[in-house]
Amino acid sequence: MVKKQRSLQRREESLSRDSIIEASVALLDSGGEDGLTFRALSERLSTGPGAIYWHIADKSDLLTAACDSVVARTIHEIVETTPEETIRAIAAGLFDAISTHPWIGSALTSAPGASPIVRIVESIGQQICQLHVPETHQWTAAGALMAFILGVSSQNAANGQLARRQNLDRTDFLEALSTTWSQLDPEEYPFARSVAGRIRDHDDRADFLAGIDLILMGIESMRLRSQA
Amino acid sequence: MVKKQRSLQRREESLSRDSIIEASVALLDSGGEDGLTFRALSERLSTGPGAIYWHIADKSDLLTAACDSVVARTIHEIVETTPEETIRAIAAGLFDAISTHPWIGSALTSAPGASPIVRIVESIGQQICQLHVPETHQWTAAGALMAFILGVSSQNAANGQLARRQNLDRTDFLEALSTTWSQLDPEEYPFARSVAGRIRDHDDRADFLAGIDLILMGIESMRLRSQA
DNA sequence: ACACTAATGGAACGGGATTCCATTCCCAAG
DNA sequence: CTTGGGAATGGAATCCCGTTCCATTAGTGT
Repeated sequence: MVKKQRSLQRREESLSRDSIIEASVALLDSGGEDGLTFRALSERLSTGPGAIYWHIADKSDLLTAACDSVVARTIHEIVETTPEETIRAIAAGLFDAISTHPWIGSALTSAPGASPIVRIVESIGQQICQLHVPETHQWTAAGALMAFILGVSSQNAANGQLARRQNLDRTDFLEALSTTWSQLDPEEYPFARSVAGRIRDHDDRADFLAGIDLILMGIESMRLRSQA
Repeated sequence: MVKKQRSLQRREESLSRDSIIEASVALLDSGGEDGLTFRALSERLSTGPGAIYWHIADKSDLLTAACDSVVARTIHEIVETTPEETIRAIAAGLFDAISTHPWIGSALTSAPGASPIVRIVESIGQQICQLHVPETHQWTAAGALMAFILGVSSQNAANGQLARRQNLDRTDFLEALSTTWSQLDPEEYPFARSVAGRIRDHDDRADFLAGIDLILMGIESMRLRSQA
């Protein structure tokens, strides 16, 4: 089943792992997670499902690979400046990538420790090092940042998909959510009611970056504390 | 399709939404996300799939309901002390609940704005209020905490499931991950290599709670800053 | 030219969610 | 006590998915 190394292409327009992944990303982007099926894929590549299995282990392999190709591209585009700024750029880049390709969110959570995750840990970790976080706390800091970035971005992407399923745009969706929350039982849900209004016209991306700053502040005070 | 209100039970051992949800939770707990199928469910309830659809809209409805029942129970068990301590308790409670019922993680991300999420936002938000966070920042703080809690817990649960699929216990799994990371290219992945050792015997739960403290510290400095 | 293997592609299988519908059950009106 | 009708049931049937199987093809070293 493992593909042997081969220096020469066999047919001109042959199937290849890369071309399959490229087509998968296109299908995922246009049709969401359900858009990627081996039937749709084989039709798009004008071949049969069997041929695809020669190059790919199974669907989860395919999903991880598609994910990795997008994550790699995203991280590669980051330009490095100060550590804090670079972390913000990584965060924003991933947030935007997951907004554009909502399927990445769920793909990442079902591929722990795999290639895309390592890329992300690495790019964040390098900045953490430059922030002079003591070695014993580096993993905590990097892990917290990564979890937060993936958690919020995925949640945000899921929101967008839910809205799309109901044929609403973002504004209408938030409007509906805000209305629902404001009609909750005041006894049981005072907080949800009180923030309902703010939900309506908040900016997810800005909130997300505010959260990143919150964590960066926390890392800073942790660093100061451990130096003392 | 909507079930009309009925004050009287029709048959003694009849199907009910609650009994279906209870059975679903049992199936999910014993067999993971794939354990819940309408076939298995109808067999366990000794009925047909059609009967279930009378009480439940579709599978996502079922999953959200199962999720809600566990989340509600978890949050109900929290005993309120100081705001910080209560937030830690909520966080730990959800972390543990998601560890025990790994399927909750993915169920939550695919049900944004729905009942279980509202419960969580509410319980966290009430504590945020008591921390005297200015109203304009309450949503940022509560949202960041929730995203972090769900993000890390889900990731952790996903790790556990991956390990289980490979028939490894947690230690062996971390061992394998650590080894893989330590063999990465030193040029490209210096950070992942350097933390590989620490991964081996780290405590996910402790790291998680450390991350919560990180965010709480951040919230504190935000509060101080906005007061000045 | 031959044989051998990498690669292909389409048919078939098992199992999932969901729908459909004939049937059963219970209450309430006559 | 009968009976009409809606609530509820359960099993068969549908449609689509991932995956496997296998006969066939296309290049390549001999």
